[in-house]
Amino acid sequence: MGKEIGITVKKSEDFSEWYTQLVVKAELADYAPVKGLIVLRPDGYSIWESIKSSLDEKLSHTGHRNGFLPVLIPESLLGKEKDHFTGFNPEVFWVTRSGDGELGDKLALRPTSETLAYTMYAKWIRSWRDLPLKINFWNSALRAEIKATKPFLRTSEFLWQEGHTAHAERDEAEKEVIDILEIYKKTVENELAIPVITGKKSEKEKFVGAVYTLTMESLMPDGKALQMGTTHFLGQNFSKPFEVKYADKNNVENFVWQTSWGVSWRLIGGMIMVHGDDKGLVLPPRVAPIQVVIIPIYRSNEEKNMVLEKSREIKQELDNRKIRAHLDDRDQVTPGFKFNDWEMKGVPIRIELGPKDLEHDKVVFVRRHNQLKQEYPINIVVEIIIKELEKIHNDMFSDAQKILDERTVTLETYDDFKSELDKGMLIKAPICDNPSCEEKIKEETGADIRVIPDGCDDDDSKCIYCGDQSKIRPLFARGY
RNA sequence: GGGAUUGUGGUCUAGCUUGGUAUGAUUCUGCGUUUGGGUCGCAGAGGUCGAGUGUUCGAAUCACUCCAAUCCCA
Repeated sequence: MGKEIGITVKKSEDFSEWYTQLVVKAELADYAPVKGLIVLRPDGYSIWESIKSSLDEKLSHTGHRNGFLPVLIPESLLGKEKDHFTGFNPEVFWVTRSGDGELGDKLALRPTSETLAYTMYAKWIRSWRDLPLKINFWNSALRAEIKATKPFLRTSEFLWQEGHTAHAERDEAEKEVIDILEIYKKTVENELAIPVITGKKSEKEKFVGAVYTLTMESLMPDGKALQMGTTHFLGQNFSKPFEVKYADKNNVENFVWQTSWGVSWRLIGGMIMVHGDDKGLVLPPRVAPIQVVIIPIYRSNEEKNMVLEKSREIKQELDNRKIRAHLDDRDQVTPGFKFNDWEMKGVPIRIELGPKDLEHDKVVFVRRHNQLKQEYPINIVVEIIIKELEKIHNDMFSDAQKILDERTVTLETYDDFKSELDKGMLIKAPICDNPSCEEKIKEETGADIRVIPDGCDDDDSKCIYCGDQSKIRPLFARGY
């Protein structure tokens, strides 16, 4: 009976199917009529808006401003930086017609906006006084994903922000990619309660066209790593072909030093996977569209009036304290239905209020993340809620941190590497500086270097693959 | 990139082998009943059977092409 309304598979048994069901049944997103595209529904969009406003606030403190770029990029521009073009070309959507006519220069639906942004930057930057130029763009990007699409993780169009900065000094640009990565880390930890590991990408995995890429990675419950955000030090790789130049104080022309960086709605996918359970979503309180749901319980009309009146009072008080509260006064479904419904949607706190509670001036208080059920006096419930929302966030984060720590192993042999990998572990293992070792490992196991954390130099060990003297001890995993 | 599976009212589904005008549940609307972990009754609404082409007197059913989705492996 009614089982098919909820999630029909267990997270531990069929992770992939579980994930897809959560996204659709909790009404975060739904499939669009075109392959690889999804529609973001209000609850999903609300979470994205929370992430956006948190990031916007931090970026405004660091002097970044928002702008907007068009979605079409002429082929001639996209091709100006060769590696960049070669890297992206296989997944670019092209516009070749307008109405009945063929277009002369075909147009790309932006897979990323470096080429377009820097064409504009070349016009806007003349003097050292114009630097640094730090603009962030909230938009969508399109990359043709033919196979293995998955909502939020791999779709042909995705929401993201891309920051593009230009600096007079190399050092300043290199500091920028570190600072932004720290802002990303704070956002993911403080809003989504997901612990991340930061560091560098390997040569093989860096952004095409960058000098190097910094990344933050998180481990998902199925043992795959999810790249949660990246910042790229572009050096002068783009400023030269795009002629982004400025006159310094001595009136000498120089190419600018550039960075670009982005996070996408993948963060939402990560949040679903890390925190969700067999009953549905579990939303971190700070991004939950509804933080508290009030379920009134009654039999007679008289009880209904009393319970609803008190419920509205509590709701009003929560509104006044800027807590996102919802009173579920639907009459056509029972409380039991509502419990299941809101649990599937991941609302962090549920308050039950019925005649028995009114009699004793109490409410029943249930936390979504650990199912803990308690009673509290009505007159202090708002204070409790405010405290608990904080605590729930911290609990969710430390639970996730604990799991990440437990599932990180350090080891020395390739056999161990393979067996631990199959257990879904994140592996710290030594490797030499021959790029073919990483290639081979990827070919044979599906895992690659996810992140090279600061201070992981290690020239005392043997490369896990070839046995030569190691150089570093980075983190390996299979990736999304 | 390779493989497997699937598509029938909003949702889940029977029917397909053996071609004859689509079954049940749920949802939705109305009325009543009920409400502390997925209430119940009565009445009503809702389907170009993913799309196209072919075979046929006749196609959800057979054949081919396309579209979309899911899972597994690289």
